Amino acid sequence: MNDVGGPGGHGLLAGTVSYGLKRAYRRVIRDLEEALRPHGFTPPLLAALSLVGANPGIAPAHLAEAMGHGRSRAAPLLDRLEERGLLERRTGADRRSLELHATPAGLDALGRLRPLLDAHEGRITGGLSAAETQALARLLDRLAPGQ
Amino acid sequence: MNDVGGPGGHGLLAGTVSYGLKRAYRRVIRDLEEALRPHGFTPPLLAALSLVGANPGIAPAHLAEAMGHGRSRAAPLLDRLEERGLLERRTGADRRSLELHATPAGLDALGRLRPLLDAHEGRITGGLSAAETQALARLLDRLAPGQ
DNA sequence: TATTGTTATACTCTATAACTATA
DNA sequence: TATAGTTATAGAGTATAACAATA
Repeated sequence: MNDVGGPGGHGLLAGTVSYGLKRAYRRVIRDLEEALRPHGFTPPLLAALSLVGANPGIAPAHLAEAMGHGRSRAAPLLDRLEERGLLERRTGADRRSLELHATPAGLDALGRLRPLLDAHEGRITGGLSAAETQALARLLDRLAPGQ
Repeated sequence: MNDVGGPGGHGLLAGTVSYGLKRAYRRVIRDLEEALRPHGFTPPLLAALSLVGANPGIAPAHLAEAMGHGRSRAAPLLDRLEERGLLERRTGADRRSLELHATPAGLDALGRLRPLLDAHEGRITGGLSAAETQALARLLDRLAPGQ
């Protein structure tokens, strides 16, 4: 029983959920980046547009919170989406806050990306049965609930 | 059946393994960063030292490969570990390549960090039973096998 | 005084290419 | 010429703090 794990292993980190998550995430994020690149999207850009599409009128601060980061991260993402005509910032009743809306072009982009995301998900879960995939999705959701 | 998902949801990304992985990973990496910060470690620094500890004599290129990135990422990590006396670079028979070894101080640091990592893993998997945790670890390993 | 959005800043992670020294 | 390690560079993601406008 070696403190740092056997030769050839990953030492302290071997076999942990934490490290398994890290390695699986790296594989996923790279596959998704490659799939989105030809379409001019990055994973955060897609996540932002998808969230706005599903939550019309959402405020930037709420969007940032749903994406799991601070307010200041939203602005440059929204700039890029608005420049491309995929999203609008509208001023609401409280003139401090904004209401975000996907434009028809934005909704159209989401529709066109959908099969691409299905294919991505298929590559990720290709080694698992449907039951295993569902079990994994549920376990992951319990690891990072709410939000 | 809405193309972008129902109101309040995450749109295209809702319920996918890919997105669940992203959110779970973010929770994990932040918890680990906070746990390691008081001890002067970051997750990549710990992963590198742990790998060298478990694989004495490993070369930087092999270490980088095991960590899932390119050769050039190893050097600054090794610099920081060597400066702190946790690791040594020794020249091998082929004088182009190096053999990496954890120093006694490095092995000691790994030993001291172990309970901290166990606590981290416990926080991550706290909501799961032992059987669920093991099932999750196995499913994750099948998502990013080998390496 | 508190809140919203934004800007500025800095740091880390990451990828690519170029450089050196060895083989 | 090929390989190993390093350096330089650039870009993306992230966090914090500070700012202007509004409440």
